[in-house]
Amino acid sequence: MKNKDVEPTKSEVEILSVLWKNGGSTVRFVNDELNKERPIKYTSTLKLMQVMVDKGILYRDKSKMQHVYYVVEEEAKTKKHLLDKFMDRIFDGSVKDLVIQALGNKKASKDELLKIKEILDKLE
Amino acid sequence: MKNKDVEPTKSEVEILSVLWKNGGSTVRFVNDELNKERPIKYTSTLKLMQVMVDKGILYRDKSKMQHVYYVVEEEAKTKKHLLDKFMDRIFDGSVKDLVIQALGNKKASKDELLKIKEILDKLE
DNA sequence: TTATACGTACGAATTTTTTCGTATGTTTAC
DNA sequence: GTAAACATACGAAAAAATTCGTACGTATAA
Repeated sequence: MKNKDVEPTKSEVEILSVLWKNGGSTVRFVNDELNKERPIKYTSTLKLMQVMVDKGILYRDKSKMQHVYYVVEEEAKTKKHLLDKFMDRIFDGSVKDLVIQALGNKKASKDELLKIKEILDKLE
Repeated sequence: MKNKDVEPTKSEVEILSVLWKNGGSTVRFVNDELNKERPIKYTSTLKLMQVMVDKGILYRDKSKMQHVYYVVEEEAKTKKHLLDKFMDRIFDGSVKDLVIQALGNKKASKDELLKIKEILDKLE
């Protein structure tokens, strides 16, 4: 079962996040990471990841006893997709509104601001 | 029942979006708006909005037969909160990563880019 | 060899979210 | 006045998402 273009659920995003940061991982590793945030049983994490394989979000290497899971879609592409959806829903698709809100929200470092400026200049 | 700090569900955000754009509205109006996007029965919208009142997300003026619903929290505050959560989940809390992704995503107009630049300058 | 630890498979219970039917009351147009 | 249209109340079905128990297999250390 492969259903593209379906948005990952919240729990699924949590798992993606672990995989984005650490690359291909075992259920054990992912579960340990999740448990730094909140209690969740090993088999729950396992099940989630298996479901994600079904959905085509992850694939896994079953060659070893401990299966290793990888994200299928490129990280940037998934994030872009999620961001677009979010921007549509909350900011009516307005990049400007989103960015301005983001810049106002938390202090970005000088370095970060510079990087953002660079991008801006390139766009013009 | 008032539970602050709980994130609105997806359906709830849809409704918030209508209220943000149009101000205080009746169920009838909101339902019509939602139906421009997808089919949903009047009583479903009604129920959702009633639940949102319970949760303290909306309040309503019951003085007329057609109740009028308003958002409780200031629009900007809610959006900020949602954006923060989203940024944490997807971009590990990095304003820079979010903004850069956003700028790369869709073309913003020259006008919008200028506005963003203004904000940037003020921040420095 | 055997007990303990650790792995996957997977159905199903639980919880959350969404949707709607039915009851019932009010307004409006004739 | 009365039928049709339209309103809210609210329980509960349906759907979606999350959590977990149990069964069972494999590695490992004593």
